[in-house]
Amino acid sequence: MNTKSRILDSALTLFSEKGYHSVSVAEIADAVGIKAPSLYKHYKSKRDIFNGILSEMQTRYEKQTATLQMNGSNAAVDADIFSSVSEDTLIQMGIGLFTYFLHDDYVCRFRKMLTIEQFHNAELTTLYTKQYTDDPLSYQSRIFSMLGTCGLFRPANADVMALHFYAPLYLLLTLCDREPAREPEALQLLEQHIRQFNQIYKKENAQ
Amino acid sequence: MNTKSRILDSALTLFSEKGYHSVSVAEIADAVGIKAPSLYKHYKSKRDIFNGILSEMQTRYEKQTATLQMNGSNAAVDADIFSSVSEDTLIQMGIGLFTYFLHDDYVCRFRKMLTIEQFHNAELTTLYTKQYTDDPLSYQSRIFSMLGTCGLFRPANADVMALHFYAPLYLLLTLCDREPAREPEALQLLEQHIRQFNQIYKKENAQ
DNA sequence: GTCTATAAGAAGATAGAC
DNA sequence: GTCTATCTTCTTATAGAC
Repeated sequence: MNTKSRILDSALTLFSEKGYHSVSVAEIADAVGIKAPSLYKHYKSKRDIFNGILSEMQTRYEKQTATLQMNGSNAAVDADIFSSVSEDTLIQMGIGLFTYFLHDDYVCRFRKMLTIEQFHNAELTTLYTKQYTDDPLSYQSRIFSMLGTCGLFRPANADVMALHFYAPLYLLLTLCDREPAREPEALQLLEQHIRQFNQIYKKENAQ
Repeated sequence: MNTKSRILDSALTLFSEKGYHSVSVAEIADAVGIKAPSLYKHYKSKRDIFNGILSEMQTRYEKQTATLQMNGSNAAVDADIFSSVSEDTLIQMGIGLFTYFLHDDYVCRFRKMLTIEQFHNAELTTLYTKQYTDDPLSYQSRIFSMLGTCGLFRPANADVMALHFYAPLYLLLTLCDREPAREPEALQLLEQHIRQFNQIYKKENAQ
């Protein structure tokens, strides 16, 4: 990895733990293994490093959702996928989303930074809401709406179902961001949650 | 309100929006209407102001939960209260908790500060988890456990029920902290959530 | 592209007058 | 208890040698 990327990476780590203002340029440089003034050959200011992180995250997120949305939004509603939605599939879907959010190094650090800076920076306010509220909810809502149409799930308000499915995942995610040691406990609760969710909403004859 | 309290109040407002490090002592003094050096007659350092906020919040929280827990933990399980749990009561309970968390000026600003500082300060990590994860979940779990024992609700894992009930409330709360303009939308979704929760878990004959 | 030296300013905190 | 003046340290950023 070149120096320019390493600066971005080290800065993100530091910003995500201590917040933008609590991190000095010297600290970033130190983490990279260079002196502070050298850093200005790659970025014209501290804010410029921050913007670099932001724009890289935007790119990554768009790429990631482009892949995800395909499964849920257009005509490619693969009947084979959804008709075979078993309890285990649903659990896998939830755990998969959860562990991706929690363990992807870049996603995780960026989420922490978003969390820390969300009230301070209007752009990050919007971004946080989009990435961790609106997008997951509308994605889940679309899925449950389809599953309802297919007759696999009881007819119910898909938005509320999405909230029921996603909100526990969100709460446990924020818990593990704070206290990583509690991940096993969170995973167990998550699995129980999805199992119970499935029992509640799934039509008996559909199982 | 005396100057010492006004300093605490102004500091909390600023810390909750920008974070501890992004706020200067001069800024706090300015908000109070005095000069920075005058502030040091009331607190010996910037950190001392922060600690003052923390200890006041601890006091308030303990007072608040002492009131709440009484309804849920001991022998004073008032059968009259719980036997009359209707859908409207449940909605009132959820909306009440939600609007208290969201509109109590001190609670709201302190939660924002917790949110911002949660990764930076070990004490606040613990405090956040306690106040917005463990305490509400165990409180709700105890209530649903009782309601199950009473035969009013279907037998189900009370911890998961608590998660189902509280997590959407938590997600919508963090949304409104970021974007207060979305409160009406959040309240509507919250009410739909509780209504559906009630339909799912409540025994038909108990209604 | 990295370094040392350094400027320019902001920040936390103190001294001492009133 | 509040002020002005000041100290010290930290921080962002630039200049210029190598």
